[in-house]
Amino acid sequence: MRKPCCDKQGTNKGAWSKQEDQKLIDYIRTHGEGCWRSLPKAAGLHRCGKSCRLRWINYLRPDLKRGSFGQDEEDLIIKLHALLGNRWSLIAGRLPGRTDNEVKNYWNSHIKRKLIQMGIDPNNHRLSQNLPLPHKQCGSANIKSSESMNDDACQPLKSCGDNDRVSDAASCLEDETSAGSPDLNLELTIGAVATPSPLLVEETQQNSESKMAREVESDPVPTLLLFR
DNA sequence: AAGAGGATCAACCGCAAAGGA
DNA sequence: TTCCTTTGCGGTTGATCCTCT
Repeated sequence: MRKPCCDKQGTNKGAWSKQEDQKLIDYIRTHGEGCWRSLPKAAGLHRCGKSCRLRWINYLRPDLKRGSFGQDEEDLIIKLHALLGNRWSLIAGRLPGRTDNEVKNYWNSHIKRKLIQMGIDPNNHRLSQNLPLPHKQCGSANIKSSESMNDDACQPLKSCGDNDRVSDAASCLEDETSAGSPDLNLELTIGAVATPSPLLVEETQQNSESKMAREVESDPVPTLLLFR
């Protein structure tokens, strides 16, 4: 029953002008991030706080990398997506200078299509039955039925239960690998982590999610076997 | 050269979590 | 404990750009 935050009269929508960008940059440089609700008024912007936050995070932040994704970044996204599903903010958190929106767009426009062309279901990272198999080595066993291509199967490892919990997804992965159905070699083994990057130290929830993310990033070989 | 269709990306919307009163 | 406000996230949309015919 909550009102939309942006339904106020006189609130701008759509593309940002250079003046608006500059106002937002100037304000955040002076006052720092935070309190997005009151920021627009304080900065003299006719935008809702939500819009300001999004603009800053996705476009104006000085530490953004921008430009096209590298092969190592792409591989990392695929690995992390296999682990985390569509949790773009978590995935983006492992890619310095990248935003969740950027990662999400790149996944939907590039990686997804690439995987499909390779005969891999991008939703669950399994080989698709109704697509040509790219390599014999991948088609060993346990190709899911055509049901897996339904829209319902829109999360990785969904059949294992609550897909909104990373730990569950992780346990699913363990279950699957231990069950001996390595459709896709993601090199996601559970093992001792040598030296996790400071970047990866989560302030909260030291659960399997961050544990496995460290695993992924500490992987000395950035490329999936799949893409070798 | 121009139009159609596809691809890309910035931005919006709705929901849920987090945190404070 | 409950309610309310704020923030953050993921899905989706729409405008613009690009490529093909």
